[in-house]
Amino acid sequence: MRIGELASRAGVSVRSVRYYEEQGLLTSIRSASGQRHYTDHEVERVTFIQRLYAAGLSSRTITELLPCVDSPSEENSDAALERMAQERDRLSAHIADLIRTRDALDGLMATARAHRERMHTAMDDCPVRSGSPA
Amino acid sequence: MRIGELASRAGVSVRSVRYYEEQGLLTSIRSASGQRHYTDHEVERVTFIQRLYAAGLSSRTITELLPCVDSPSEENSDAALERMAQERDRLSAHIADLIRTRDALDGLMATARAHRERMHTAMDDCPVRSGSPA
DNA sequence: CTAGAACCTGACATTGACGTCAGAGGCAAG
DNA sequence: CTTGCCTCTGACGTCAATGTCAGGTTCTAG
Repeated sequence: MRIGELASRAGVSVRSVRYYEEQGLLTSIRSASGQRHYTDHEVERVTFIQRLYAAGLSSRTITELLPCVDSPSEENSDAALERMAQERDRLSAHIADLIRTRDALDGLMATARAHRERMHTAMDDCPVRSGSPA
Repeated sequence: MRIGELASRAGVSVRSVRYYEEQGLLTSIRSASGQRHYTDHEVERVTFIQRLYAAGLSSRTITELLPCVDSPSEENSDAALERMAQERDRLSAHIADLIRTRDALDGLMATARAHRERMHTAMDDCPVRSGSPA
């Protein structure tokens, strides 16, 4: 398939696909006229790249890890493995942080709802409201 | 306290604190000479702002939610509550996505480790390695 | 063959949360 | 008073992933 189809299948822009290639995250087979061609396999790869981006990894980091995905028996797998463990830990910490934030949001929402309840049941015990009826 | 102390206590840069004020996320009391002064309460607020930033909320979204934190009985709490629920859902989805990514990383690491095991126990069944001893 | 869609390279624009610098003023200690 | 640190405003720089535009080539349907 050509770049347009790959992009739409993976749910990214054509520009992004070219960018991934520029960053060394993706390779393409060029036709005689210079157009990029891809196989179905590349769709997975692009979505996986997107996944890693969403996880906060940079292009450089992804570049370091993808060779390990391509051929897991490479000699660099040791370093890559360490790198992956490191990113995994960072990701875990980030997830924990987000969960704490979500809990904080839940707390705020509970407070807001409680206030709203009080407004409905006893409007007059709210000093802000009771002072300005008009 | 002045801006430097607030920044260091909250673990952010002085620049960031000024930026938050510029975005309407934070207010300060100005001395006669124009210097910003804060109370201990602002430290919490800045750290909470940081938390929301880390959760992927934009300044604009935070601006919409913070009034609800300041005075939960405001009339805008209804809209804010809806907004918070919306952001909470987005956050939950993001967390789920990150967990899937972490699982994918775990899978990759397991594969890499398995390959390494095989390399250690039966070096000669790896065609790449066996072809270039020197 | 020809119109239009899809592709190419290359380069500049954008966005958001800051970094950083310049130039000027404020403030406590010696 | 002055030395040194903190603060002020304002403005430009950064970074990373993408958008977007220009000018040209290639493919495909009619």
